[in-house]
Amino acid sequence: MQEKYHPQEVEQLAQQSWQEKTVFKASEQADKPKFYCLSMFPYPSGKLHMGHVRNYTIGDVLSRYRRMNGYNVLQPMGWDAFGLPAENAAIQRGVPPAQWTHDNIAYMRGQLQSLGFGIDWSREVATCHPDYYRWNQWLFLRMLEQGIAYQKTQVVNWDPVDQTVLANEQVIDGRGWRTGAVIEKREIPGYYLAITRYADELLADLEKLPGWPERVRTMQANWIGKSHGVDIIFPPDADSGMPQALKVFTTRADTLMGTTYVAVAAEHPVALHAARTNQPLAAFIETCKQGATIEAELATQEKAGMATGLFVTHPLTSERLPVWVANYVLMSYGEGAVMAVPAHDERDFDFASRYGLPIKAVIKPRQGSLDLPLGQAFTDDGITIDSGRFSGLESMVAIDAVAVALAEKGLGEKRVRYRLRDWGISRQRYWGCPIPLIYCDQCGTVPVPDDQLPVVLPEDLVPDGSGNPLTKTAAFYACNCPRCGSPARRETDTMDTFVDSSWYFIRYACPDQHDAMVDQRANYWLPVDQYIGGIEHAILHLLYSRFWSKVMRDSGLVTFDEPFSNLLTQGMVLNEIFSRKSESGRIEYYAPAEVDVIQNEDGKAYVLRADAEPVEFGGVGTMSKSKNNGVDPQGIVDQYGADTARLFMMFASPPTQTLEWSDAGVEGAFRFLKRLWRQVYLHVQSGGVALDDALRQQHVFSGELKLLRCQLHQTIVKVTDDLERRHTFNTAIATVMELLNGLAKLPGNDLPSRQLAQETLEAIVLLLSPIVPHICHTLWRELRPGTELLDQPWPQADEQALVQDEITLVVQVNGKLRGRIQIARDAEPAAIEHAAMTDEHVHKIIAGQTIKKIVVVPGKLVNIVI
RNA sequence: GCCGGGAUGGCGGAAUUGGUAGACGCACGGGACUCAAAAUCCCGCGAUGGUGACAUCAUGGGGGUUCGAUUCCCCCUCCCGGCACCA
Repeated sequence: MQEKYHPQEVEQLAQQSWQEKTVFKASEQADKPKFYCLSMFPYPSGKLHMGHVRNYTIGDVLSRYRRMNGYNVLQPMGWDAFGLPAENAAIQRGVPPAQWTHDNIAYMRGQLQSLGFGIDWSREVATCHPDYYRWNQWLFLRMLEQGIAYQKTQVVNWDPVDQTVLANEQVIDGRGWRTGAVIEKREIPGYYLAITRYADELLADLEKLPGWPERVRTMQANWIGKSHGVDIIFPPDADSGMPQALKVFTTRADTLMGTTYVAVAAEHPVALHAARTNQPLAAFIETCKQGATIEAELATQEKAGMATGLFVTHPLTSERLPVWVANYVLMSYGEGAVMAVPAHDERDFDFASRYGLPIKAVIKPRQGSLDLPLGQAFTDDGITIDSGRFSGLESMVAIDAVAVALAEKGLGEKRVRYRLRDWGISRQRYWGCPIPLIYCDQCGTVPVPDDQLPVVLPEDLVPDGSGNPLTKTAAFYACNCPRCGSPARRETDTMDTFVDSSWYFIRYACPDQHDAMVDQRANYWLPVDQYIGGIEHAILHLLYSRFWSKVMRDSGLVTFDEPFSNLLTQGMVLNEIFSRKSESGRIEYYAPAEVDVIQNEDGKAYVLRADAEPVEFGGVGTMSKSKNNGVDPQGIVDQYGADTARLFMMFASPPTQTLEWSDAGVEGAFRFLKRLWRQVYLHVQSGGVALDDALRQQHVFSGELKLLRCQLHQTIVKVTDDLERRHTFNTAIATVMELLNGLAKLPGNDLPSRQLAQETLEAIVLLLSPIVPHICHTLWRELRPGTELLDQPWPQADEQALVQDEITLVVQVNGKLRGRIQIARDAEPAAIEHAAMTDEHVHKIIAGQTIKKIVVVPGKLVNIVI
């Protein structure tokens, strides 16, 4: 055995050994329980960043742990290979997105392999391969047949200069990121998937997911946003020229009598109708069309509106109510119109205050009364007031009473609505999966027949920033109608990349199946036993995947209801963000490693090292390609090895916690591995002890040895719990560090000591092996020549070693720590109290005081209250 | 704005079910080894007061429940994630 730890050598040998034995190639086996451990596949952005290392190390630790516990483990990997960054790279470098993507995949695959993850590479999937995306197309056509896929208009960001649709990310402060032009909202046709058909099941089945974090289930439930309310019809006031009734949805029908106006979205037909004869209103609606489509922006923009001059009548009182256009009303929720009750809704209150609209209070708190006039909206429920025959009712009762009254007049009914909207999947972009449709002048929209799938995306186009190059490529779009044979045009929109990522984990079960989307192997491996990925995917990706799986189930392709049984949401790895606005108005991002901090008269400032010019500090945020703040792990791997990189990442914090990047501590992780190596080296040099189970039981250790052996077996219990239940790898590592520290202090070199050292080192190597597999692979061969670590089971604690005769109890006086007592494990409460009171230090404090109460917590503490 | 989460020494974090606040590690200081440096090993390390034993304070801020609160409840501040075309 070498005296020094050389990670590169150790890692190369270990990886070679695993590869030769194809130990991570998974197959369906009936004799073992299966464990499908899935990490979210990466976007091939160029190189790995620390978030990837964190994600995939967690997955590998759990995979290797399960493997040692006798599971048939599948850990696959693939590439979320379609998307916007490839097009941006293409624009910048003039290289086709396909080439850039394939190069990145090759490089990143090498990086993943060098980190020693136990991945079954034979199942690798890339979503940009026709073998994969043909099944997106195939299932889309099935959804079209079932009416789950359908066409309607969608609102997009339109850059009037580049004449192109922009992603939300490409709109900065309401302007196009390349042109600086003010962005307009534009309505164009697109395809939708009716996820709302599954809203109830998606909500209800969250109950079937106890292995998901509570917060993710809460977020999904809130996103689906099931609410019980009342649809209310406000009949038109014909005299004002109002062309139609307005339907609104409200969860607060108890406030109906406080309605003082009705507000509609700028895109609402009534708004457009009024604008035809109202020039200022038309202009206002035009300004509403500017700015981004992002909900966050709509919700924070200053409230603005304009009266249409039209009126509706109150459905119960027949009072005339003005109809306003308001920018805070969303066309995408409900009917695009709301009844405004300024007294009891914050947004309505702000709006009414700004435009001098009446505020009428109709709810008071159950205790006390309202201070009128209201300084702010009273949004709680309570008791109705000033509401005619509905006055004096509990909110809940009032809602029912109002609903009944409306129903009698045919002007309303109870209704359940969802916040969830159908999933728009059309993208006016090149680097994505083509939507398999053909437009024919004679036959209309014609699905591409199954035997003509896949519609293959040409891989040699280079986008130039002015829209989707497919629309300019006749070789792609020109075709003949499959029905009538006349010349026709192919759909040039591609699918949202969330489609690609909604079922890749099912394809891993059978990536070599060329005749079907999936086969029976999917029902062997799925559902995923452990899914690991960033918390940023808590809603969209996970909800779309759940929906897509249910559609596949209902199409008879798979048998499971939910795709992911257990979910571990990794915290984000954050890093500083630095940027600078170029002369053209484009924002350039700079890597934090290229930025220096300087002190000037205003305090801290940041400059780019290359040109010493200032850059703007944009706070901290997720490591990403677009913010150019990712940290490549390669530097650490090259200098210290993969095991140090893995150990450091796992030791830095619990996996679910957000982590601000710092490499302080990498050195410490490396130092620990060197100490471990040295301890094994010294032990083996002094003559290792072959330890069989019989020998292990023979020695009755005493004194220090007994304590250390107790610590050893406590460590096994704790590490097992930390890995399996708690997923707190940082505390598992800390506990093993303590054990190694304890072992290092063991002075003797007699046989019992050497035996205990052997037992301890073997256990440490096994316990750490999921986290730092390479060094453990080598150390195991030294400790147990002729055997392989990967054949070893997970260590089991010896119950007898855990038993201690005496325990330490803490003694508090009035909740403050005042002493400690050593006492027999099974001492009676009276004996414990006596020992506590007679403790020298405690006695001094309680002498002469009246004792009010003594609290004894068995095994933990005694609290004397004086 | 709405939904979800977070805040503990100089730093990352620990305290698992309301029971010893600061495990483990980093940084730092001191010492040993060395011609010297690196590496390694040993010791110290929340703040204040005290020679010391020890005492008091301290888990983002304010209040509450409890024998006892980092942990539970209420209010507030700041930070992070998501908000449907970044992935």
